[in-house]
Amino acid sequence: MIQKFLSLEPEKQTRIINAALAEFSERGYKNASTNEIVKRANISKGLLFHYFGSKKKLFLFLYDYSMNLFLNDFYSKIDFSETDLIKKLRQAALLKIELIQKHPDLYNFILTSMVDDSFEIKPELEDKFKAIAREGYSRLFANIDVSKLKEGLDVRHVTEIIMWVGQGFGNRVLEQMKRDPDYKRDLDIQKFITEYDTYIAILKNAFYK
Amino acid sequence: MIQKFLSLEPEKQTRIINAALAEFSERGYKNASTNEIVKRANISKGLLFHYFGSKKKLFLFLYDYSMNLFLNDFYSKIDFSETDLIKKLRQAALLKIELIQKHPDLYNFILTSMVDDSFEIKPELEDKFKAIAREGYSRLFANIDVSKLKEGLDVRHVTEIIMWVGQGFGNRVLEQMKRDPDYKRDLDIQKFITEYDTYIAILKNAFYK
Amino acid sequence: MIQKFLSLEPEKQTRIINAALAEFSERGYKNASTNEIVKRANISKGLLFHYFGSKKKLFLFLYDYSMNLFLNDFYSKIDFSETDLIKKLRQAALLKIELIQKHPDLYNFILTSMVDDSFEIKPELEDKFKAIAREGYSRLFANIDVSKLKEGLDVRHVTEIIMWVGQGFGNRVLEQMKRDPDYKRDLDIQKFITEYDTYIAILKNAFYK
Amino acid sequence: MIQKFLSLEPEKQTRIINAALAEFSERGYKNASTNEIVKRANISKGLLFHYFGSKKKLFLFLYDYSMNLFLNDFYSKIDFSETDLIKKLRQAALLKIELIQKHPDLYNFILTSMVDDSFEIKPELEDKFKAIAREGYSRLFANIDVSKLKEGLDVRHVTEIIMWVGQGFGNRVLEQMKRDPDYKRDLDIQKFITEYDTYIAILKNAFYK
DNA sequence: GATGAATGAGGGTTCATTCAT
DNA sequence: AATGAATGAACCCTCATTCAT
Repeated sequence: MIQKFLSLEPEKQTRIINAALAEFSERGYKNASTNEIVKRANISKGLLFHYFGSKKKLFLFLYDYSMNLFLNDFYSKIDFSETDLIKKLRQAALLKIELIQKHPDLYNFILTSMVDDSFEIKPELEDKFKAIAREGYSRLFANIDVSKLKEGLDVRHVTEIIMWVGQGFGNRVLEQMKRDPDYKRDLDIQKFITEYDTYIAILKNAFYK
Repeated sequence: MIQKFLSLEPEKQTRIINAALAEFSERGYKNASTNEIVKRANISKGLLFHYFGSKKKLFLFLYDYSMNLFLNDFYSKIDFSETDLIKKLRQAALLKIELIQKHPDLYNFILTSMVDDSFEIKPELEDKFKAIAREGYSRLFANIDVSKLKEGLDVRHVTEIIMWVGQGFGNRVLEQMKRDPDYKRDLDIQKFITEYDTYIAILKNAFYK
Repeated sequence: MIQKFLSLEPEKQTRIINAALAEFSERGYKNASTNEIVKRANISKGLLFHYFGSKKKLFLFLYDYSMNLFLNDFYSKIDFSETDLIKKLRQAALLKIELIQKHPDLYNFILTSMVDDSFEIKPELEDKFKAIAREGYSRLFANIDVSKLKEGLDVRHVTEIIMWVGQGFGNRVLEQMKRDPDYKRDLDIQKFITEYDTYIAILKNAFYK
Repeated sequence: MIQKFLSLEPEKQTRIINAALAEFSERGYKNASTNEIVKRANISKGLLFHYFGSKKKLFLFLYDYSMNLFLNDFYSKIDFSETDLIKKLRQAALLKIELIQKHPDLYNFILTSMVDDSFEIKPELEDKFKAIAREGYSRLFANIDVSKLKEGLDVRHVTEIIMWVGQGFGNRVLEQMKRDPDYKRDLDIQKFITEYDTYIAILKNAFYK
């Protein structure tokens, strides 16, 4: 069924995908309206179901699509040769931000889908992305130069800590954006990076020889 | 209107609150069905609206109720006299876990409500809890013994990092629980604390003199 | 059941009657809320049904009550000895207006009840008031001095015409009041009578010798 | 939205219109049930709202529809060239009766809607029909031959009186019909006209030279 | 392939009425 | 007598999904 969709003229595919992505991320799974999607995509009601079968399957397709696109973009741009752990994590964090800015609807959709409990992602899909992530991680951290870390530090623990700090900092920024629309508009990416680097510096000091 | 509810026999109150809490946290605001709530609570449809007026007001009441209960419990048990930053944060983290285990539905509900975009919590309520949290924080960190930190470390940054690590660790555990119900059942709180303490030890080493 | 109501302290009776009268005339039968009535009357929900059994029976009681009161007032004040047809009809029309001004809620209620099709007045009640009206009419027109009419005029026809003109004029005024609240406030009863008398003069000229 | 409805097969349109017209006029706006309407029209619940959006819009559409149909029919059949006031009013009255007999549900609906306080017709619609009526009236009475009236009679007053008599007579007949279904079935239109003409004769005698 | 009219289960909400106290 | 908590049928409306064209 989705084969049919994929052999559509690309412009129409894009129109439909963007319409659905936007609607789902703006209103959540349950609240999103297939009526609204077809209106945004300028196609008929029947066609949507002709291609995707159900709202749920459409959502699942979008999840697959978004994750693939996001992860591919990510792993094609990351510099696997970097051996410094902190530099690599910093690079990953900044790349993530770059991708969010490049595909905001797509990212919002992924966020929404992780959060919407009205809905369970198909295990197969989850497994697929778990596998991609696992494989990506191992490649990412394969060639880390452990000798830079202070004695006795486990690299896994250190990695987790740095990532959690990155996430915590990111969430704080996102919350500020949510609360204060002005903040979002004026968000100076450079200022953001500078602040992030403060934390990085602290961690470097703490964990590096 | 809610006064009527509050002067009900406690058992019935509990039944209704639990039913609603469970339904909302399982299915999200929009998806939650008042039909299902009354069925779970074993009361008539009309009664729910007799007490709460609308689904929205019910949700708002639950939010208020849950937050109050959770925060009160938290702040009544925390040891404000502790001056060691890491000990205090560890204590807070463990207390939080204890509370989650004690009121799991309540915690799930709060999580859901923070995430559910189909619904905007009344700003007044949010402000109220923001105020409680802010005041709690300042009391919590009022008497920290800064002299234990290595020179040049900003206490705010250090606090944030430790909290983010706690959150990151907590999320990892919650995800495991979500993915694997067995894990949840067998969750050995002591094992959990031990693992958490590994991270705490690393951070202590990193930040303390 | 209504016996119980009638042996209530008069003040409470009045409170209930007025509350119900007002609610029904303001919002129509279906739209009227028993909740609102008990609130206005400051009695409990159960009591209303204790006395009247159902919303419908309450309405029926009010119909009976209002009609009785209105007709009694009317027939007690009309001058049956007047023999001039036009004077008698003019007197009746003005008396009606006086009563409307005296018991506006009551009159509104009667109007509402004649118009509300969501509801059928019990035939017994209708018959009762038909009988009263018929008997009143025959007394009213018993001693008319027919000799004043031009030759060949049937008194019944003339009476009907004059009454219809009165009604038509009245309706026109009511419509203006409905459309323009200012008109209602500024309504000068004397001006109203003067205009009415214009029509009366025309009819007198037309029908009297 | 209503465009969709208007491009439906006429038979279905009629079925829906008649069902709604009947339900509204039988039970009033508030009491009328959309459930009942769809049952009568033999369509699904959703379809009604697909076409009309809401009960209120459906009602408004019917009001517009009925008024247009009624007024168009009326003004297309009336003989504007008639210069005799009484003949013209008689013609109008009989035409009105003819139309009521032709579209009874439609007429009942209009009556109901004028009377139903649970609902305020959109001012725009009211204005529209006021304008039509006003323009119709002025055309209707433009070429009246005033010279036939007795000296000193104001044509406006005379017109009003004749119309009010027509209305009064009409109401009396309608009431008889309501009270006694047999009367309605046996209603001999010719007998009716004859009786009406009695009043017309009296008025002619009274007002014409 | 493409359309959009048509469906009907389910949603939140109201309210006259009942009944234990 | 008096209360008001409790009921549940009926209300209007939404929306994913189907299907004849």
